[in-house]
Amino acid sequence: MTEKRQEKRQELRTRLIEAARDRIAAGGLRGLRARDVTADAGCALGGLYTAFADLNELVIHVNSDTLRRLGEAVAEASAGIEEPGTKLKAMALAYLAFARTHNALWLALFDTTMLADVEIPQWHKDDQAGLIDGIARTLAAISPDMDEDARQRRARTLFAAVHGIVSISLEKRFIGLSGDHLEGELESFVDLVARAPTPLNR
Amino acid sequence: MTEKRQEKRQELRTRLIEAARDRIAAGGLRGLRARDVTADAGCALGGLYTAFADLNELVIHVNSDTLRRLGEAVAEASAGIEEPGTKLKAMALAYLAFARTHNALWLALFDTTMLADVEIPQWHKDDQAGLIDGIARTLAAISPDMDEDARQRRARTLFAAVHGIVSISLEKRFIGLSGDHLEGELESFVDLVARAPTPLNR
DNA sequence: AAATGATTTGAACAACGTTCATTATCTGCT
DNA sequence: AGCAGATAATGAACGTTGTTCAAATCATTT
Repeated sequence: MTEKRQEKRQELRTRLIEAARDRIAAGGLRGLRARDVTADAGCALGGLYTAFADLNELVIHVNSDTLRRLGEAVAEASAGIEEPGTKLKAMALAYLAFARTHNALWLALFDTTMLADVEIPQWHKDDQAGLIDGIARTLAAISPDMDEDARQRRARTLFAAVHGIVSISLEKRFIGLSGDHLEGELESFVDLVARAPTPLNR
Repeated sequence: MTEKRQEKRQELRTRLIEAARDRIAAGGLRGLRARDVTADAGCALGGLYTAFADLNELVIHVNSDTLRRLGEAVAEASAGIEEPGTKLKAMALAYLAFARTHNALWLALFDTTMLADVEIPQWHKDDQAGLIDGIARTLAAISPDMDEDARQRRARTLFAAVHGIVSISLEKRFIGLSGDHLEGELESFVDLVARAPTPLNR
């Protein structure tokens, strides 16, 4: 029975990921301490390094979990909406809502400092691709004649732009749109980009 | 003569800021060490804490310097261009170029982890406002009948969206637009938003 | 039950930001 | 110029951090 070994190991990993997630959610990525996480997960300090190579690797797993939840939230909020423009707006608003509700976890997704030199595994990039594909598929309903490459580019542009608006606005250190008009601005902005002709310019 | 004191103090401050800037540019905000900075600036470790309250406060000063340089780069690249649309595109491309050339310093501007709990001083926010005002003034040439509030909002939306596109694309950890199409996509995107009717929606 | 191999443990380590008693320096007054 | 009082610079020391690794513990097989 080498199964019990694997089970125990996987159990520890998920316990650590959950503990890290809760700690990040409560105190930000900055406040994440190896000693706190291991205490919460009920293992010794060194146990973290038997389950993961690094604190960074643990954070990447938390981020992947967050990305999955974010994808689900966006998908749920826009499920059952046929009109593509309305659907895209619902997706953008769901993105904003998630960033607000799970702010620390969402911030950790884009933190550059802590994960600077780490190579991001492929399965995490796949999770990201899922988000973009959802946008691309909805765009296809608006402009069926757009070729696949252009659609992918447009989807990425739209995602990045929405992310920028949400990102700068929620950041207290930087001057962005005020909270009151944010939803409205976001909606009309998505409308504008989604309905833009193909190709965008000229 | 209490001047000599003030001079020496200010000299040390600028030496520390320059040293910190070079260190961040070379090794990222993550690689910034109090001992390295003070060694480069030619003072003792404790000297940093006579000139600044914190390493964070030093970073804020570096960031303000970076923001000023960024503003200058954008202003220079778009100076003398009368046609507002072309001007805005030039500004966006200059923003992208700056983010590429001074990547680590630009990243430090938006780093959330290191400066999480620090209150950002007003003079730094003023530097930020300058950037937005430049965009708002150019927008005024495109839509003279837009009222001031709407123009400010549009300027912030445009800045944030461009920032998002640049940000996500330059981040290797996240899937963004590929480097080849980036300039082109950015140009047509700015065109689209800048020429959008007032108000954006409906 | 004993032996063997894998895993968990937590004390120890190096590196970090920050502090503070000590030392050095400058300023204003005689 | 010389001295006293304030002011600033110094770097050893402190508390915390992520990470390591010899020792202890546990699981599996003989």
